[in-house]
Amino acid sequence: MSERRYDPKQIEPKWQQLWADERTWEVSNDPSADKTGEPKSYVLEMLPYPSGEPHIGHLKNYALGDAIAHFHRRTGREVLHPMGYDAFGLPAENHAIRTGVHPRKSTDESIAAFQRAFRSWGISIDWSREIATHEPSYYRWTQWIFLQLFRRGLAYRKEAAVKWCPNDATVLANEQVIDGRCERCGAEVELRQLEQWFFRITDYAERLLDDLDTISWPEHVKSMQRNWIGRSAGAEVTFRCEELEIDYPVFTTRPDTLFGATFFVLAPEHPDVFRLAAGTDHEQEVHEYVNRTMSESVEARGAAEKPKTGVALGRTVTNPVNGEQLPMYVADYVLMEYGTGAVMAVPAHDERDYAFARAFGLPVRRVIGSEEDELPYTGDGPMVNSGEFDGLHNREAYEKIVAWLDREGRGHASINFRLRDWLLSRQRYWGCPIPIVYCERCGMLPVPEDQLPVELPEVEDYKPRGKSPLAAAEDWVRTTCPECGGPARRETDTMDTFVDSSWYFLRYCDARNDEAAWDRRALKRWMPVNQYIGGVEHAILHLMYARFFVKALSDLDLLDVEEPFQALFTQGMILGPDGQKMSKSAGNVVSPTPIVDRYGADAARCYILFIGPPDQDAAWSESSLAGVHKFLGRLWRLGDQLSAEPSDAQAPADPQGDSLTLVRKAHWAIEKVTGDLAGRFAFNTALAAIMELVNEIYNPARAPSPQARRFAAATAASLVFPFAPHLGAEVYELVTGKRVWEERWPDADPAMLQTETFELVCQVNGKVRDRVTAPTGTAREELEQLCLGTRGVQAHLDGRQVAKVVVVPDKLVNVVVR
RNA sequence: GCGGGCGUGGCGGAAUUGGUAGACGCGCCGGCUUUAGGUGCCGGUGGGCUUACGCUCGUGGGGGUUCGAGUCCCUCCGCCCGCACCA
Repeated sequence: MSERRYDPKQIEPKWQQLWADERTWEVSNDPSADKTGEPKSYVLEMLPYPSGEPHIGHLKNYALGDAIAHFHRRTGREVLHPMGYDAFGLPAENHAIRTGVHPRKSTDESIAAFQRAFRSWGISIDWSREIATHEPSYYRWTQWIFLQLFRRGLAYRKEAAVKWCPNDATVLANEQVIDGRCERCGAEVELRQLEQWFFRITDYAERLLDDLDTISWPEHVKSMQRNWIGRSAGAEVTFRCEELEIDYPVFTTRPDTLFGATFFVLAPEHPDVFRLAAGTDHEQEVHEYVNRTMSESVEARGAAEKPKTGVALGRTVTNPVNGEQLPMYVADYVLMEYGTGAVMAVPAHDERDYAFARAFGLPVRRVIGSEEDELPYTGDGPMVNSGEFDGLHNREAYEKIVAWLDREGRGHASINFRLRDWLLSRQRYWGCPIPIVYCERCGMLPVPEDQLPVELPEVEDYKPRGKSPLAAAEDWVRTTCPECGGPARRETDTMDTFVDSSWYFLRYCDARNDEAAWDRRALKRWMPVNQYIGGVEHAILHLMYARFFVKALSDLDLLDVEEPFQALFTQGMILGPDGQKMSKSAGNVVSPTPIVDRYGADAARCYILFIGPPDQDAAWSESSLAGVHKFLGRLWRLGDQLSAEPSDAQAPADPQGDSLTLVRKAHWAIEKVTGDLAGRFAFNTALAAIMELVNEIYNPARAPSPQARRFAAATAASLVFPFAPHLGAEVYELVTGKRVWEERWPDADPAMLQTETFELVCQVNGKVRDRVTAPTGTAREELEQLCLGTRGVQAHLDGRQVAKVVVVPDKLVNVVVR
């Protein structure tokens, strides 16, 4: 019972302390610190939102990033690997409303829990750059960036129909509304006409779309972003209401169907609806319809199979191509926020228009021919009922009609985007104040930069009451005009927390700068992020906003990159042991703390990486974790056995027999792990290779020399270090007396990857019939003879005629018989 | 409906370029060590047939290309994710 055992509790705190004391993972902004000539590397995991204790998903995220960071360091790169906290946000504020505890207090407590966890997990963080977005030293610069965008007209205020969450009592960005419900609380979202702050992200739609081609992101994330940006090519065509002398431009992707337009529809929110209906027989009906629509929830209105409703306006517009008078309608299937809020309806060639025409008995006129008679028909074909364009293919007519519209001044080619401007103001307390003041005399003014930060005031009541809780801080709201010195009032809305997280990766580059948001040279050194890692739930919101910020800041000549995240990796979720998403209500939550306590951080980290491809979801399994722990214990015992006389653990000069086999296995593992880390995120197979190496060291059938064993054990420790840093450091030190993180990543010796012999696979008609050992590099003819001579092959030739022999050198021979 | 992805043992998964399907781990079976073991170690483990040598089937179904297909092509089925009245 005296044999010593692998005890992470002994090992892990020791190394954590050493790395903290020596500030091992700090890096300098001075490029001359780069000694190897390798390019820098910026490895970043999405910053956590500090709420309660870290969960198992955090462990996965940071274990992944840490493995990459360590690998990059060991291959000679200077690696920036920082950490911070996305500290503003609704959960802390809602908690404050419930309990009266200041959100700063609960947030800071959670941050402390995250700090303890990161340290106990042994994540290699440059702590000198730690930030939290709720600290004035950070949000001062969030406000500064807001002002830069404001000056350029990229932040603006306007009244619009906006999404309002009645539960959180705040407006939401379009991106925060999921299926008509609030992303945070699930309440049905309402539309309200309010004046709000926006960022002009739509100015960047084209670039946000095009530049997706320049970055290494998962295809599904790019596709989600493309979808969200929603670019459509078409034409803008002007229809005129002669009675009121108003022009109504519409956007259409099918100008070729213009002759088929039989009516015209406005969105209920269209500002002209009441004016058009005024004085007609339909006035009353229109008012009722619009009011009813507006009171409907966003979800109900957007329901997929909803029957078409609408009301005639009693007016007409003129079709520019043929002068026909088209009746005008108001209908809720037309959306104010897309295009111009008005559409020309071509029921013969559009499913929605067709449904509406059927419901209202409107004419349907085919203008594109097709083989079947069925309408609506949305495909291509020859033009009919289209005057001078009859007979042309519709694609050709498309161009000709657009050209005609252009000449006549009735329209032009146009591109439309689904993307809306980013609504950034929130009527909530726990966020970054918007640095704007309103003066009765001078109007809306930015807070002068030397007065930043505008600090968040203390309030007694966090509860939102339809306006920001900040409005209650009267002393804070009342201020003086920076222009005239007269009385002025502060903006009381705060910013969406996505603003805070849209630039934090820039701040890490120069986190302690008190003079500026950053020194441009620091950004030049570190940006862009080489590898970004996080959950796919941020595929649209955060990742789109951050891209927009970087592009806007680049246009303001404040930085030198066009894209923040060169490569992105989206990790899968860890599911509960039942294969379901972890949740308190399901009672299947696995907390990392007791796991780390029982098995150690190294085992927990390795298990999460070993469980399967990291981009896939995986169910938690404690017995598999125990298996990984056993593997680490075996490796540790090797170190323990070999620790009597630590030495260089050089590979033996000329190994033979079992020693050669083991040394080769070590080189094979180096090659495998290096490839898995460098070329792809194949941590599971990398760990499997290290397990194979350790199994080979223990193989009872072989007797390698002590030197070969020592070399193999040191190699295993070196390779396992990115995944299990404490154990890797411990075993490497036991065997060699050296610090593994100061050692260059091992190189596989190509000579050792070759073997003198190989197992020749002998096939007949593609089926394996025998195997035989042959010297590597044997000539094709000899291999053929060797194969034909085997018993298994002979048995299956059975006198039949050999039609062909396929030889793959050093691999297999396939004999084709008839 | 549109877009992205997936389907391999009892389970998680491996097979990177078309070349030995099932690496590695869990679980299970057997053995050794131990006073004892929820420990450690060793061996076995896709299905069927066979005393054995072996044979045969096998990567969601069907078809195709190829000397050879988990991998490529066509088609069908099932599942997951995102968007969805976007004119």
